[in-house]
Amino acid sequence: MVVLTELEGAILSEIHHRGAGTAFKVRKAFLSSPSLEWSGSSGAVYPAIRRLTTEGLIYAEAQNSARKGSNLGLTARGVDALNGWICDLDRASGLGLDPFRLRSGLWDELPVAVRLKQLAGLLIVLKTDIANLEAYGAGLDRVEKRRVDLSILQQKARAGWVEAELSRARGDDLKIET
Amino acid sequence: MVVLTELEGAILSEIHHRGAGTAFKVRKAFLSSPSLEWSGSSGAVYPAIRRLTTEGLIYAEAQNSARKGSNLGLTARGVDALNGWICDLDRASGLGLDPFRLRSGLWDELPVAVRLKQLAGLLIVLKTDIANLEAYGAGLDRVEKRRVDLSILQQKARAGWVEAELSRARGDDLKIET
DNA sequence: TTACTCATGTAACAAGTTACATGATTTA
DNA sequence: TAAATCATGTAACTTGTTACATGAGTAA
Repeated sequence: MVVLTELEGAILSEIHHRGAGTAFKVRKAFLSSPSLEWSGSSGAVYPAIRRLTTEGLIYAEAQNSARKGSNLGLTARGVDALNGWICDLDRASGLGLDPFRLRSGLWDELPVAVRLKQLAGLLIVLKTDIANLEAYGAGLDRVEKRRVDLSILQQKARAGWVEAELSRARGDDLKIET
Repeated sequence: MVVLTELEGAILSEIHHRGAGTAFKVRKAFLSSPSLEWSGSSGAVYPAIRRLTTEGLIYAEAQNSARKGSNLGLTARGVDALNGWICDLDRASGLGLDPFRLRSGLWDELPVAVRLKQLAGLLIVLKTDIANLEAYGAGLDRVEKRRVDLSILQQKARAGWVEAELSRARGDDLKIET
């Protein structure tokens, strides 16, 4: 069975489930989506698509329209590989690289005044991000909508955590002042 | 100001906040922690520490004990860089690369029977993971404890989401059968 | 003395990033 | 016709991974 990287899985699903017909459209999806964490750089996408084509997971047929750019699609093997990737339980349940979690234990070590400022700033950024995600959510296809909804859920969970930390930190602050 | 990668920030915080005295101990922390998502490979850690030392963020003094291995510590510049990294709001609030979110929109596209099986399996894996994290949580220092607590929170949020999806999928299943 | 842990490192490889180059087609 | 968009790609670089090599100290 072919094992796909996260980027390769994302590319296959963009083609298969979200109708990206060309490498360029895959790139555009990455560039514009707040939930897809790749830069959409041509230096990543084109080599990956070439790789997938060489392995027989993607086929490319010339386009008949004026616009050049080959129409991409998944072969039967490609669909199998994609399904295997989608249903990989261990990968799916992995925590991933989370910059928030990585720092969460460290904010506690900051002096109370700095900590309060940091957490307050964080809360603002998170709430702005939630608002942006909610605005972006309108008029998306199911696949991306689902991902954005989860992103919102995640940011709200973080915001709740920060609020709890903030009231704790304010408690610490009082203890020091008195 | 020096800008640190996520790995470099994690290395500096292991040395400064969690008392990792040698590169080896930093590696061990990565190898054993379920919340630090690096392999702890020597091929990543040693070059990174050399980089940080060259930039004057880490100092290394020879150890006087029998055990060889230099004692690592942060210079004043190192502490500054670490604090800058910890307080980087944009980085902290970023969603990161989340394999669960990436797939969340795709499970919906699976045939109902497969979807039910997938989600049920996912729930089991998540609950096992939560149990493991809770067991691991005992007897940790504050920094790592905090990160593990957030991991548990995250996995519980996912489990809740999966349960909601499961009941929705079971509804779809009934509609098809009847 | 055998095996384990401490300790450091390199080499080959994989896969992403930015920056640059190129050229066709479409729209203002 | 100028600017924007569609479209594809390469080159230099960064940084991570696995696998391997080496050697010292410690415990069975």
